[in-house]
Amino acid sequence: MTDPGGQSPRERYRAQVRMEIKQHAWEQIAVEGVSALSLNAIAKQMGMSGPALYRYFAGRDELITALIRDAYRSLADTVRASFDSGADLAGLARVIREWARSDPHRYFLIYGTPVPGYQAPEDTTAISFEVMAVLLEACGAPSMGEPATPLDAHLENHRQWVGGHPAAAATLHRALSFWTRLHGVLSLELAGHFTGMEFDPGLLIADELNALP
Amino acid sequence: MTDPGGQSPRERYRAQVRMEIKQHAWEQIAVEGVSALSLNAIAKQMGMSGPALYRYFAGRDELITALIRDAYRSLADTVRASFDSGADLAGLARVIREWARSDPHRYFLIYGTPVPGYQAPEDTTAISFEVMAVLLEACGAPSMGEPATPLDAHLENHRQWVGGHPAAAATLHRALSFWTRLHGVLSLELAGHFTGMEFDPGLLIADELNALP
DNA sequence: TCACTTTAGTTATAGGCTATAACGACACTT
DNA sequence: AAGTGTCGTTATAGCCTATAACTAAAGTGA
Repeated sequence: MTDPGGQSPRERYRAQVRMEIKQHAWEQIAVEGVSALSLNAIAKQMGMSGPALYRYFAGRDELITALIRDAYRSLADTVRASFDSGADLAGLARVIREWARSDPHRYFLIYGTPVPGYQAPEDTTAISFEVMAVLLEACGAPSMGEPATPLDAHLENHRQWVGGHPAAAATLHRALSFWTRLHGVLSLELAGHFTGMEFDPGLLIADELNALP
Repeated sequence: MTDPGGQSPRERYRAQVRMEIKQHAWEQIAVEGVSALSLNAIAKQMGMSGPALYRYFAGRDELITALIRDAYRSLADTVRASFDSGADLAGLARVIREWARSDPHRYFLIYGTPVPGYQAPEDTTAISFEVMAVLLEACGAPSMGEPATPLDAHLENHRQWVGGHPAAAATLHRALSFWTRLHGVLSLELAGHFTGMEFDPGLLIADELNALP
């Protein structure tokens, strides 16, 4: 161990190449989607031949997993930064929507069709909880009271929810509604299910969030 | 033209084999998802060798397109039948959710991550309008009045919306909210994004639809 | 009935992909 | 300077989609 910080020149180079591979992967995904992601094509773009990439990623699945992790990380950081800058729920929705529209395939990598065999690793679920934690903070109960619906009563029993995050049932409910309503409109918008019916999804989102419980 | 009805024994056989191919395709999709769908594997299962399938489908894409069409058809029929049997919005939501949960990959084939190059053919969009038409009927304005939000005002200008379906802005708004809220919860549920946080998505859907505009 | 045409299947082949194995060449260590 | 580990290579196996060329059978019409 010449390097106590875990940053030997070798490791530095390794990390650099991994980054570069992911870079090309993202470009490929942005154009053709994740299903068309090809290790071979990436290798060719980088001027090296096929199997070399297996020194850096155990296989296609591991590369995709890394991309998913980065996507989660990017979303969590974006949401956190926006909230810390004083954004309210409407502001968060706007930021998330822009994040998604700037690279729809990245959004679908997280919230799109799940891969059958795929099991999300521990840390990515942890990152997704980061997002939820921000939502819970942003949903800090403005309308507190006793459980109004069966769901509220149900949620009272699940307060340990987000990694022990203590939140009132009403706050949980509010955060859930925010998340699912935004995703409902956004995913359909990104998938092109609104094309033909000419209306502005942004207005629908605004209404949906205005009517939050 | 020996057969005026377009049902020569040859065509009958053709249709039969096409059905059988799609049958195997569905089984394969239900297990491994659409990304793992393999013409070769289907051919092997049917006891014939690879390229034979190209007599029946021009390629993988055309097969998938046919599957998407059938999925839309199934959803539209299910929704229509349920509504005609007297179901209200809550009932429709229940039926749609059951339809989706009975075969999640079929749901994602319609509402999941879009294939980059894929352009939905005319008739599938027509079928999706069938679904929307039922929703509009089911949303028949219980709370009528003048436009309350910018979206309502916006929708007033787009009444020609669903193939000339004349609907009040409030009805459109209601149908949109129903659709996007249901999809928001349902797609996240099917994708497994609620696992870990133990709560019943059905209760959330109920609340979301109770609070419809 | 017999030739003609259409169709359904076959095998062969090209070219793509993931992934592993075996091997050469360099760099880093001691 | 010798040893060791790492990065890259080529070769190969085994999938896949898709096309081409061919065979056999079924339908078609005089």
